[in-house]
Amino acid sequence: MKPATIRDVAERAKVSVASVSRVLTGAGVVAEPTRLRVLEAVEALSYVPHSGARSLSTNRTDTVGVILPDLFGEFFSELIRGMDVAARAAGLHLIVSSSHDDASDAAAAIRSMRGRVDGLIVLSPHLDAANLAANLAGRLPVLLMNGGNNEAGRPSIVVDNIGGARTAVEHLLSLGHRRITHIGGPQGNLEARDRQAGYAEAMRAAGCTPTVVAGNFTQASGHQAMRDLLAEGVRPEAVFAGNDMMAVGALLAMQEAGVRVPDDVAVVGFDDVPIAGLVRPALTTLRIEIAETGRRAVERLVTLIAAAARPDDPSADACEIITPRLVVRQSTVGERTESALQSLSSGDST
Amino acid sequence: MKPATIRDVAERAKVSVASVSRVLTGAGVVAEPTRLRVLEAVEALSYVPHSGARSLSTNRTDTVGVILPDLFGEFFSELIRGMDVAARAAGLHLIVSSSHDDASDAAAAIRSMRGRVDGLIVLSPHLDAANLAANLAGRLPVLLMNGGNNEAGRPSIVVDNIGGARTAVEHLLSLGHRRITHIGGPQGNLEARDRQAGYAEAMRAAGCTPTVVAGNFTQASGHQAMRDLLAEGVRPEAVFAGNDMMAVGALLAMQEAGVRVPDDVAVVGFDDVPIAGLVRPALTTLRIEIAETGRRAVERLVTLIAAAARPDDPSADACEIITPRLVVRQSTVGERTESALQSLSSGDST
DNA sequence: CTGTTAGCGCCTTCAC
DNA sequence: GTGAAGGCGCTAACAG
Repeated sequence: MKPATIRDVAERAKVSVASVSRVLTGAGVVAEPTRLRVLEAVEALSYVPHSGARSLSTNRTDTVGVILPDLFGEFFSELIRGMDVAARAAGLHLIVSSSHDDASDAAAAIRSMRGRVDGLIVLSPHLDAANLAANLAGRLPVLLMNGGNNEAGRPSIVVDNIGGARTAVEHLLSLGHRRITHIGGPQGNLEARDRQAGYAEAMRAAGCTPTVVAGNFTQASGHQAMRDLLAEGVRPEAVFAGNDMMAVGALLAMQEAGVRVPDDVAVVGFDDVPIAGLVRPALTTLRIEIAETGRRAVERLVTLIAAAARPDDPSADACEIITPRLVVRQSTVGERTESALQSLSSGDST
Repeated sequence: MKPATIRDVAERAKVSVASVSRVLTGAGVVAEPTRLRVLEAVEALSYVPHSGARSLSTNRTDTVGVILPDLFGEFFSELIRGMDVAARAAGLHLIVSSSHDDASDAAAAIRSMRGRVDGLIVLSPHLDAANLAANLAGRLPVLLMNGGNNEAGRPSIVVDNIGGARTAVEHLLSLGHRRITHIGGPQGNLEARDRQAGYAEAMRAAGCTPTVVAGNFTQASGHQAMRDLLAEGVRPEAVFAGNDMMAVGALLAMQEAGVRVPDDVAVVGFDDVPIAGLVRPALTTLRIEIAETGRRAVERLVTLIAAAARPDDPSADACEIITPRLVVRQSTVGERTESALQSLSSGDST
């Protein structure tokens, strides 16, 4: 009735549990006859090792945890997809924990991971969540992806949101636009804050006045923001949205209002989620290789875990910076030829 | 240096480990003074219980596993999102394991879950993967979502793909279309098979000849299929794609070829992934409340786990069937008023 | 090569 | 109310 244990297998094979363990883990040497007897018993009892128990002995879980603010939207889906690929490649399991709105919520999630994972990837683009995460984890290796740019010294991967936003604005300026409105992300979100900062900076540098309307990274909020804007009779020359989903929302709002993109208003997003290339007009945006970044995050974490195992800490505490790349599509340049787009988008984005 | 154990806490609080355990789990009664001493020690040592060790004792992991196939599009993202919500609500962790191309691959994943999870949700729309999953899991509660409609008797949730496909075809027929081409899903995929079967059945019932071209559920394959079709000079009156992503691909292919949707060709998808409503023309499709289905799956699994704990198996082995609902959008009816769409889409879909 | 024996960190009867 | 001791299933020395 109950699942077989290693002891059952040992009994049936007339060997000790140690030998069974040796056969199963591959560690140590076992004579061929006994090996076969063990395997036979395993088969007969359809025995499967209890990974929980093994973890307790080995002090390894072969599992990494991912703490996310929210599982909503294409961005996180893509990220997890990339992580999953890397985890699988490294023989690791992935345990995801999302919907952590505030820091204390995330804190609880981090605690509950103790004894369950070998390391943690923490995405919490909230102010102050960073130290919190790093402290709470105890001696657990943690890779931060909290969007704050002040995490140098901690193992982390951050996107250059300020630079990316600047690039977006410069692209629009280069097309001759001056009245560029920004649809901002949610309050207290570090990524949103930086993107807005980069936008404002670039605008002022060009002698333009920054204009920001509020959003919260959802498609609906972008839609709403744009509708409000148009209803007020405001008609910017261009819109730079804090992320792609809001840009898509804005796109639809303009479509409904009969505003043509990019002829009447140009639009730029941020992230390059899969949908960005599928809407029409296709969205000009700042590409983050999302899945690739997720993959990289797991790889980094694996390194951290390996380092933590040995005392000689080689300290891979680098803060890796991802530079978003401008991808020019129809929402800013209209119907150009494929090759024209190519040459534009392949230009250096700094 | 090393994380504190329950023993350390006991020592510091001058009590036995039993009392510490009682305080932390809430089980049993403890005198207030000792309780406070324990809590003080916990705080001082910043002790966090080791969930792995606890699992070994209690025989519960408070974690559920999800086995997914290779396709990681919007569909699965949405599904996981729903599962995550439900898991969180139930105080469970979620461990995802994806990219399982073939059955034997999935089998390995299932084995490795033993001792790690309390139950499993298995999505493997491969032929024969069902029994495999059910058997391999041992006494682990398993909820099947493998798309096969022959899983009655096992706890499962399946979509009525045949009925949904029939509805799609009938919708197109009702609009006067007769030459309806189907873009099929990947070989050996049960959902794809059933959708194609429903399509063929409905076509024949109407005296039309089924025409099927191959796809694999990706946007690119839909794009390719449609391009090939147009290149061959074939111009159906309507296209029913096996899922939304392929429908979107077809949409773009037609756009590129100057074919107007729905005036020249009407298009219907399947799933109603988030993007379906965001492309233009918006996609008519068969809605599966994806996230809701994920939520429901976890709920079902929780019930199964609870049932397995007690000997009196109330056998909730029902096979729950999800009926897709037709959502009419512009890709089949063009620019109608919102209210007109409403009344159309709210009609019974059988 | 193989068996014996401690633990891993925690929960949980059972006496006190 | 509290403590002592056994055990969850497995691995990892250490002896033979």
